[in-house]
Amino acid sequence: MARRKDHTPDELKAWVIRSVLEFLQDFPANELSLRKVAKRVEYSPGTLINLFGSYAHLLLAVNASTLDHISERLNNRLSASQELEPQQQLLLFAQEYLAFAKEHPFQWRLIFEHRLDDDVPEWQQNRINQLFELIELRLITLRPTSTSAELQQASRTIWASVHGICMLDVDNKIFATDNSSELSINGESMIQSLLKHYLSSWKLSSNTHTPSQ
Amino acid sequence: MARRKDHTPDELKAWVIRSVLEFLQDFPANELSLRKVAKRVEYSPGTLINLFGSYAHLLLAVNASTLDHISERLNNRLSASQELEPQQQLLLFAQEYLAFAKEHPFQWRLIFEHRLDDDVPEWQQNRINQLFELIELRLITLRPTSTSAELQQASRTIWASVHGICMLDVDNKIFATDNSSELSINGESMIQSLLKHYLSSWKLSSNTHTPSQ
DNA sequence: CTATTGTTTTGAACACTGTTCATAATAATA
DNA sequence: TATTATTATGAACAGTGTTCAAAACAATAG
Repeated sequence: MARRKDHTPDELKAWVIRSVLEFLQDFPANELSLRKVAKRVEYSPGTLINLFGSYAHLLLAVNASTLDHISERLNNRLSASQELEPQQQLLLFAQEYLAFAKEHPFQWRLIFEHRLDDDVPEWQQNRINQLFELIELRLITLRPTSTSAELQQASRTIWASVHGICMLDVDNKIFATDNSSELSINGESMIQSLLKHYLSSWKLSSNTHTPSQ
Repeated sequence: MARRKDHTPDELKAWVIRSVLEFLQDFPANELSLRKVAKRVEYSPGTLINLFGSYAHLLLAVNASTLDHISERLNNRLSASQELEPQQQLLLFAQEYLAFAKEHPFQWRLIFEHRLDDDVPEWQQNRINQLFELIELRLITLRPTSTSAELQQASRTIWASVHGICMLDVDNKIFATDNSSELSINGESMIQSLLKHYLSSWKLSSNTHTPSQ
């Protein structure tokens, strides 16, 4: 059977990804399957494998789309607040990331739960590196004397920490959040705490020695 | 068939868990299956389901065992260095956690990748709460005036951040670690950076207002 | 010591999974 | 219109977790 006239290959790819993202809005990824995706878009499982190579690569394409959405939101948030001070921008940056994670928890989780056997493709690596650059750009105005290695060190540390906080907040089941009483410690306040204390010390510290080794 | 005389139910449970942990020493959890476990311990799949309830609960029992191992290592590390200052102890604490994650990456990952549909059992929650208490105990000597809410806030923030750093270090594929050149930013240095800057600011900050809300 | 009761283990069966591939159906070209 | 490419399909395959009637053993009663 040749191409059904309703979709070109690229249209079908986009339509598949959109369908999966819609599913992940309500259900976790482990409840999805290649055959369910095929049913949703009314194509056969084999067709989707021809398109993406495998189910794993289909999910990878979904993750790429998610990363694009995240990147778009972060850029919009930042460009809409360029008059603010750098530490305020970094706070908005992290808060926007957390907001996306909480609005689309299953999409967000899939990015980190789904690993391929082979290495991550470079086009995906580039998407992630772009996010780091946005952080380093604010860090360098926060402390202009810092070296490139120090900027990388700080941006990675901050981002890994923010990411960990988001994980804790998205599934408040792993760690104990509401164990006893009082005010629940939400991700928002943890991000505030992290950036406030880390940055206030980092921007003042002199670079007497290289961070690692 | 009644009980084969080689193992009692509890012995079999322990033997199964040990076998899975051995597997996870070399291979990721997604390459394991109930049937493979059954083959390894030379029992039938149905027997293991009778024992644990389901394959998901079997993996949960494995995670409980892993958490015990982590807890044991952390307690040993801390009790062997009670003469040190609290921030030094927190550093050792985080470093030991990272060390375990890097020595047993597949065991460590399984704890957070494997989620049940229903809530986390309280006996697992208790294990995690114990780890938090160890942190809060050091934080309170670091800043005796801090309230219970502040301690919880700080311990959660620190631990979530440390956890995020470990994730980044265990699979250096997700984020870009060795993207360009120079000294690679390892988890050890990130943990040092995090604790140094966060704690140096936190222990000085006065509690003028409650952390959240 | 045999017969009965109770418990533990099993393997076949079920509904599912991702993947392969010969075949069939359509589109583009000669 | 006939031929060549391309594209979609569904059956088949090996794998998955789970169920459950039947079988095999242990413990007890007569």
